Amino acid sequence: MRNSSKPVGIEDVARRAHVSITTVSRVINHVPTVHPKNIERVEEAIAALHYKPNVSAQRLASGVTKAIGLVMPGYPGIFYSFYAVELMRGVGHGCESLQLDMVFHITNGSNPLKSNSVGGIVFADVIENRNQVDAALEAGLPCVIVNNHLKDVETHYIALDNLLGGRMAAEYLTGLRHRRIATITGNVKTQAGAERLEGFAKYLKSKNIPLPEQYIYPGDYSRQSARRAMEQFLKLPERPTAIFAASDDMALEALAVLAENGLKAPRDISLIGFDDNPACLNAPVALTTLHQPLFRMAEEAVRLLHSIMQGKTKKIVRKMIAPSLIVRESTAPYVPIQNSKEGHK
Amino acid sequence: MRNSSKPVGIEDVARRAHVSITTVSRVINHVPTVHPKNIERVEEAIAALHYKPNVSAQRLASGVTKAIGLVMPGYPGIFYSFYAVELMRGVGHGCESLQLDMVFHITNGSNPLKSNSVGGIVFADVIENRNQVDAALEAGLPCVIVNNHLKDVETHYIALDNLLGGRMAAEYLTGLRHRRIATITGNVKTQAGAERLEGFAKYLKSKNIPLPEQYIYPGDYSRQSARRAMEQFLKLPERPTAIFAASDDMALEALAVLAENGLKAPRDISLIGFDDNPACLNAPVALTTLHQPLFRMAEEAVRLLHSIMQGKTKKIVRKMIAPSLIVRESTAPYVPIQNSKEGHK
DNA sequence: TCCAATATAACAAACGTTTTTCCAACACTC
DNA sequence: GAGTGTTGGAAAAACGTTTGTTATATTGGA
Repeated sequence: MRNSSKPVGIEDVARRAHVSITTVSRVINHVPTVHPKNIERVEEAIAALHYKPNVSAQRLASGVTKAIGLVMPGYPGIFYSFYAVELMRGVGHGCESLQLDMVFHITNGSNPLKSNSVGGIVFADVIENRNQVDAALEAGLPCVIVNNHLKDVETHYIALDNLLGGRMAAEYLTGLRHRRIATITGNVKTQAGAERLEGFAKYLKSKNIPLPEQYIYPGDYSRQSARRAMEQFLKLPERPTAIFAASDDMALEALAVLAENGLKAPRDISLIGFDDNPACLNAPVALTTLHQPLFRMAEEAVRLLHSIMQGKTKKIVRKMIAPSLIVRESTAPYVPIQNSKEGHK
Repeated sequence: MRNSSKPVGIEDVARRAHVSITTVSRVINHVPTVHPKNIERVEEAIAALHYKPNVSAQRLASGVTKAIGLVMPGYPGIFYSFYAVELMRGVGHGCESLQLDMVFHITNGSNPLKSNSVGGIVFADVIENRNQVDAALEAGLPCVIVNNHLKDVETHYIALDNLLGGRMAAEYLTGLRHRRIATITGNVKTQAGAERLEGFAKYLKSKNIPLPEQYIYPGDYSRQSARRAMEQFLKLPERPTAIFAASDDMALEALAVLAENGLKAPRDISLIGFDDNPACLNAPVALTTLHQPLFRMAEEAVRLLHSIMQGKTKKIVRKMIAPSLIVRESTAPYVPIQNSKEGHK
């Protein structure tokens, strides 16, 4: 079945199409100055011979590499979460539409930078692999960071506007006339966690809505921390009427604690999450949340990188993406207490 | 900071080390016939000049491609599950240790095969992208399939022995003296689902333990199907004393249904899952299950592929990997009914 | 001292493209 | 009909390595 001899090369195509090698190359690279008749001939020959250009030769001759790297933190890290998956899918999709190869690299700690087989790198969720970013920049490789931004590194990024997200949560809940709003923060040592809290708190302050100390529970994205937070909130003499959890995962646990105490969202307490984690779709109460468009962000990162690689983008691009509010069932307008247990519908 | 001129090449290294280009190449490729002194010199020069070989040129000249492809089914598919993640991590780790680049490709349906930029392909969870496998084989690319096997395709695979897995579940439960054992099957249209059931049923039959129709609930890996299964089982006059769920996810739902009915595993019913899904680690009752060593399987697939690419492996390798039994809390020996509610400890 | 044998190293020819340079052919214009 | 553009194609020079072949030291034995 398989012809054991040499693979077909550009020369074979040229011979069969009765044109020169140059012309074949031009057809492949869509150079406009080729006679239509010749284009047709060449394409026929390519199809007939099952010709595939040798990528290495193309790269070597042209100096252009049609591949990008994607580096992600490995386990233990964000890798197990839906973040990773969405980001990967987005990058994959972007590469697909741009006809780029995607070489994938999982960071195990402080691994050396990969060889020069890519024309640029997308870094997803940079945390402590910033030395890798530095190395890549040093090597002259274009880099785009997605879903995170390093304050002190001079490079492009596409990041979620967590500050705005926190603010949106606060805005939405106050718009529902809630005035006693508590929050279970994410790990405030992470930028995302800190910013979500900051945006949230600042908005309340600007509206003169008090945010007492005991309404801020310093969580860490873990279920356990959400549980402790809820237990604290429920013990309070002035129970909050709404809660902003900095992740859907924590919101889910909050929902569970509520249920264990015979309470229900949104009847007793409104609850808003963050992330729009698909794993939370089958929660007992559908979660109102702030959606992170990770897929689109990743895709855009690839587009940006490609444009940089082509020299089309010169200036540093730093883009903040707004989360979007997804209103589902876990939030409702504040209803003043009626002395009875009866809830409004 | 950056020197704008040409990147350093092998020639620059040779000049600085006062040796020929050939010698430098030999040092890079660890050819043994180089004088130690020269090795040292060359390495010094490489380090001093920050020389990185041009991968494209290496590939072109040597004809060897130090990169493999990983193709995975895209969404909607297995991509969101831990399967994908474990498999990817395994492949990533294998590539790392073998110094291979890994170019990643998410299949969106019937996409054409990627260019010839890889020396071989690992297919993860092949379902209906078998035309891609065929295309790759046709193109002369070595292929290894992991976590699945296509009966009618002549290629290598590393697959989980689901038949054995089902059998192990049955063996373990009967070893605990259970005699009324039910199963919630996976989707029996998938090979895995069918085989898990088959192995399970065959073992019981061989031991003359009855497996009545109503003890086999045809699930589909979904939570809902597990719920329906449990509702059916609990209504039975002769309730099963043990249940084999073909996935941890379904087992988890079964646990929930049990709890809703005031029952508990393993006190009232023993429950064994399949997969060892890390997402189920924080279940209320730790799940006894059959572990799939996906990570190791993927790693091994890469090793195998590499060996094929080097011409070291000629014959077709088809390997079945045994799952391993992980005993946790959800199973216990069968205790004859005592007329009272008191359970044994 | 000379020769054979054995380590090392150098030369030069691939590897399969892209791309620059140059030339021919053709169509205009005056 | 000569001059001037314009268009399309051919020849050949890169691109940065690897590698088969040939040359040069170096060593040991006679």
